[in-house]
Amino acid sequence: MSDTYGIAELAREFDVTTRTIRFYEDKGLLAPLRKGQRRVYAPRDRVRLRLIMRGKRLGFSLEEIRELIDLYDVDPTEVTQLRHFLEKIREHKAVLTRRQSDIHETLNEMGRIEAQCSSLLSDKQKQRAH
Amino acid sequence: MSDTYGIAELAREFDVTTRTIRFYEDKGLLAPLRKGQRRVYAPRDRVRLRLIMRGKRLGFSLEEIRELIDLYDVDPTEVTQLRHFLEKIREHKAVLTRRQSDIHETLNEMGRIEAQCSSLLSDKQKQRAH
DNA sequence: TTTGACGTTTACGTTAACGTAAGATAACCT
DNA sequence: AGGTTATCTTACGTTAACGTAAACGTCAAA
Repeated sequence: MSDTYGIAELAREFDVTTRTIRFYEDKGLLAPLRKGQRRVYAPRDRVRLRLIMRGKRLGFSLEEIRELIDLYDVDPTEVTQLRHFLEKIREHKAVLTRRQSDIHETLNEMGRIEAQCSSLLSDKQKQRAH
Repeated sequence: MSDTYGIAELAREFDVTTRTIRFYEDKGLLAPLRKGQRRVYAPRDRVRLRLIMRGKRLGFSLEEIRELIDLYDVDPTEVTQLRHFLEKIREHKAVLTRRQSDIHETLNEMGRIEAQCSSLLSDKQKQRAH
């Protein structure tokens, strides 16, 4: 009932190895509780792992991902932190926006090429019909 | 007038080192002509380099980028190649579409956090006004 | 003619992100 | 008690994507 997960359980869910999960902890991306020697993961850790995976799909390095994740845990009383934080977030937003237009361009080109190619293919098939 | 570039010229334009450009050649991503021993880059090579950089921003590996670039040079007479090619393109499109929604999600979250954070900051500043 | 500015090959070094293996511990099953 | 299974720590290995350095070639300007 305590709503926790073992390391293998998380590994299965996110399709990574336990080594990977421990590695992320080593790099400061996760900090599960311990029950004796064993790691015990709370829902919060699971959310973090989900964010890590998304960050990886976006092509960020683990270091960058750590930065991103830490943005979710900023102390809202420290003004200096808040400023720094806003700056960071704007940087990341800029990168992502850039990446977004890269994707648009690429998808457009691919669409064109795909159309061109499949029309070529159907031509060939009409020829074979004779 | 021959519309060609030296390696350093390209390196400056794309903000990479010459080592990097030679490395890409080594990996089969570029194949410039030679004038004696010297590499001579044509506009086509420049386009390829641009595609490489975009691929990198999208978080693809050089191997994947090579696959992507090769899609632009497929022989339109080989039916088997065309099929294989269509498959590849659809794979890549799927990945990019996935990535696109990842970016959307992330940008949304960041927008929320940013708003929240900057309203906090302006509160603080009103307080200091007293 | 020598001195740069630019280019070449060859090869060892480095960092990130894990893989893999060894050996110890601890809980659970039979 | 003995065996299986899951977990732990420690540590060396591996791959991608370059960095860095040595040692050499070449061509035009001073």
